[in-house]
Amino acid sequence: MRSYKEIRDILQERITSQQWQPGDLLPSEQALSEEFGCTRATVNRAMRELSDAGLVERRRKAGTRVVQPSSHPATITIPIIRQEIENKGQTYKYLLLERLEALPPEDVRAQLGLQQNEKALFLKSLHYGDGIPQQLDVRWVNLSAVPEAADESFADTGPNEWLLQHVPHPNIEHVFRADKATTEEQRLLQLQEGEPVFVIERRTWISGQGITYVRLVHPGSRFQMATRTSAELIFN
Amino acid sequence: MRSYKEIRDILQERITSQQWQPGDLLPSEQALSEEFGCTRATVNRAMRELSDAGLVERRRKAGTRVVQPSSHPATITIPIIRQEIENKGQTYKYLLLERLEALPPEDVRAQLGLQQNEKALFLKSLHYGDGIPQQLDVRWVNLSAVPEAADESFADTGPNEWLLQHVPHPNIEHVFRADKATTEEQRLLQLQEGEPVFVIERRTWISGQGITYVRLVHPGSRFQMATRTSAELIFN
DNA sequence: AATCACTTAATGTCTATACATAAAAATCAT
DNA sequence: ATGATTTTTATGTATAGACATTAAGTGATT
Repeated sequence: MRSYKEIRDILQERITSQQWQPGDLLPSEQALSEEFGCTRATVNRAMRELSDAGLVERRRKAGTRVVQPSSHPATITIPIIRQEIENKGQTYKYLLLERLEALPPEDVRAQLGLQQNEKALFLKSLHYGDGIPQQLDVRWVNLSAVPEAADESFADTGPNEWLLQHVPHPNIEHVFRADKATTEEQRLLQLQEGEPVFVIERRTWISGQGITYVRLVHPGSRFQMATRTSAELIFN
Repeated sequence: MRSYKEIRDILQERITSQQWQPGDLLPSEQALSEEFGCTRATVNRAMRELSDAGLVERRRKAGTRVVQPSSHPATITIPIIRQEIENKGQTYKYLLLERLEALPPEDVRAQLGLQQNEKALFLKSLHYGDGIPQQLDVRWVNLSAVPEAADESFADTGPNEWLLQHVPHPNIEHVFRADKATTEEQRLLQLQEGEPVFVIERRTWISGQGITYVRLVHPGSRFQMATRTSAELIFN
């Protein structure tokens, strides 16, 4: 008598060992429940997890097939810069450069869903690790969505951390890009002429209402993002 | 009588609407099963999915709590360049630049787990969209892990696509970086002096044995990667 | 050959119930 | 008080059985 985890791992092993190849049909839940001496519900759970993990595809009546691996889905965790810096054992320093309420440029206005002539909060800040600038945070915050932000100085707490604690971010969109540093970025991040920067743009919103639009700029020479997917580690 | 999906969505709504805030304890499965008029198994499934999605944390006896959002986990799909180009409606062209068996540099040798003096397959190729170079693919392939690769010319099929179809890749590691283009990359990708490039490094292996080590180089001006996480769309 | 309706097989979901397991909370002995 | 032990409780997993849903397959009909 086997648990759903054992069954799931056995099936996974048969797939990664190519005993069952991409496109192959797996035995039905019925058949497997007989093989493993358990009920169909147990096999169902095992196969559902394999399906969640993207190893197989299931369709009623058609059965369960090994997926043809095509792309490389990966989960990345966009770091919170303070944690990132402290994890490296460096001293973290935060500096607010600018804080003002102003009319955002047209594209930002559209993304935040603001009225014509509606002001938003503009914040520019720098994050240092061991005294070296690691991230420039340039952002617009929708004050209709987060009115409390108007009373916050952001002198001590970075806007990212503050917002995470004060507003739910159900919807997030990220764009990653390699850019050439602008003159201002070059100066603030203490970069050489023409050095590349790794840019993360983030847009968050809740039920159609934009919360924030950020541009996180990192020196290309001091930043990288990584992912790791191990089939052996998909499940705990 | 409600389905587990309805229950899951109701609970999710209570979380994102902040009716239940981060750190709050949810009612027990028992209590919820009474509220919704179903069995505990149904509530269990609903809450398990919320937990899988990272909205709540569950611990035996301690109960289920709303997670304190801290980082920004996101799932990205590293595109297969041909699909990416064809999706944009551009004409795809593939060009093999180099193919030879040689001794890899020390760091690659270590990553692939090769013997001293063991040769590996070196491939350099370019991918075009509408005649403009979009990706430079420089890679080492472990011939012990993929002996069939020795007989493949790679004249027509890109190494990425070929490998995906011929070898399982249970373990994948990616690194994303913004770099300054080398002289060769500048020439091959038809870049301006000092233009930034978006680099993806990928390492794949199976049961300790390295399969391939790739460096995918993209013109910063013609490439970006994006993610989108919508709480409303976590479940289908 | 294309289209329709019917059958059927596989997954999807639910109920009712039971026992397992982890860990918080309470109790007891020192 | 403090440490060890027991109790309790919420989640974790499993069973047996039922009905729902989807879509592949089949065969009859145009």
